[in-house]
Amino acid sequence: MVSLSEENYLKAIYQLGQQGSVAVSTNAIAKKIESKASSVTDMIKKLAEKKLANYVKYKGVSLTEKGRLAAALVVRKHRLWEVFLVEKLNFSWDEVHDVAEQLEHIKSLKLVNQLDDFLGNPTHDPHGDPIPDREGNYLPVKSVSILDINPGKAGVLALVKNSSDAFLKYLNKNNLSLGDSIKVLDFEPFDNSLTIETKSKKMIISKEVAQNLYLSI
Amino acid sequence: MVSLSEENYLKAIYQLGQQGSVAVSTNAIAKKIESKASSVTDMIKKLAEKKLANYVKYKGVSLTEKGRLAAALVVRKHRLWEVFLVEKLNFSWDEVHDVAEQLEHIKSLKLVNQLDDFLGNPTHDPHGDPIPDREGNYLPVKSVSILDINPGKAGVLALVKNSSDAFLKYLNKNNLSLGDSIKVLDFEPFDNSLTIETKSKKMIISKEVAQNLYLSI
DNA sequence: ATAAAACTTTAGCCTTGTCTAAAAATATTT
DNA sequence: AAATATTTTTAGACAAGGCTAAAGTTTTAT
Repeated sequence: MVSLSEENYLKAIYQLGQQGSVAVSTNAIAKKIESKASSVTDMIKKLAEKKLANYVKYKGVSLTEKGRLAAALVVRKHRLWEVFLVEKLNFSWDEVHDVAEQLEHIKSLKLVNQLDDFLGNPTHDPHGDPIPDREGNYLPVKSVSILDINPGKAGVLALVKNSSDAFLKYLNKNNLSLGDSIKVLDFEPFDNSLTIETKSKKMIISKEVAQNLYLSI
Repeated sequence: MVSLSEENYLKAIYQLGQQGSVAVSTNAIAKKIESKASSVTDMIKKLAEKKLANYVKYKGVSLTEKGRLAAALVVRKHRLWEVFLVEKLNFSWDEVHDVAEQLEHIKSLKLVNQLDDFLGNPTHDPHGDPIPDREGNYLPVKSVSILDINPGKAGVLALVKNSSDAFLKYLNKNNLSLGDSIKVLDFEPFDNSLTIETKSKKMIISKEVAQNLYLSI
């Protein structure tokens, strides 16, 4: 049985090392989970004892296959619930995160899989992140950072890397949603800002914003 | 902020004293929640400190208005989730309890109320129990125990008092569902058993079964 | 009206998960 | 290659919630 707290650590390790396959540092986990390094050390020892993680003192932690699967299930649940909240309960994409953070810990395989079917087996959540299947696998997202697109070219907004309230509200304010076509008009080397054209207007986006936008082309 | 554990105690007190208005004994709570009397004493002290309960040493505990509302919200969530599981995710009524027991603790008023709307504002859960509204109120169920029905009379199965797996599986096996018409044919004083006629057959039900069946007439 | 039984509370201990402060190990500079 | 800085671990404390055993209170039976 894996506890709520253990699930949160598994998810953090999974997301910091690409799907848990790369060793992750104690401090990185502490930062992600908003806890202290000493708490992280305690917990990863416990995960290692349970054969959910590989841990070498001072050298970081990675997930075992068992741990990777458990983490993928948590991510799967989180993203399916986000789809449910947006599609069925009329939440907007900036309201779903905190609730999904709770719902991801509900334990019932039947629930997850029935929910998946009920939603029509979606492949991506409302922020464009891929939803792992029952085996914990998903196709890699093949979108590219808007910073890597040559001026003059266009693409479709496929993924926002940052799901914070503040960022999503910024996108709402500027009438930008997943699936929108975006054309890159100009790149300004001085501050790495971009001039883009959206469905509603031309606008300048800062480096901080651009870093979080990924397009499929 | 009320914790998961506190919510479970509030719910128990709410359900043991009719909607929390009657004082409930320590032992009754311990039995209901499957814990020890000493743990209950600790917790009701805490609830009293938080102004969620009225507690007099050795005299039992009842809910304050604040506590009653908090408890009604937990019950509301539990029953709405049960409807969701049965109506939308194809769970059968004997599979919903454990999952609803987890889902009832998810904190988001928006979630509960949107779910309520999504389900079409149901008034009863899959076992016939009433669903409290946003203010924590519900109409009293006006069904009567099948033991109080005179032989020869019929009614519609409106409520099953026991939601245990074993009992619901018994009903499934005998093809009995909420909404079914049931006619009482005979009462046997020796063991308080009943002969009834259902949509599929005549059968004898024991006192233990009869005590849990309520009909609307 | 007591004695016995049943119930409730208290005291002290345990586990989980978190924290701070100090010690140990590793990385980075000079 | 030493000295310094950073990161990680250890040691010890704490809060929440639960338990057992013992003591105190109320109820029931004689």
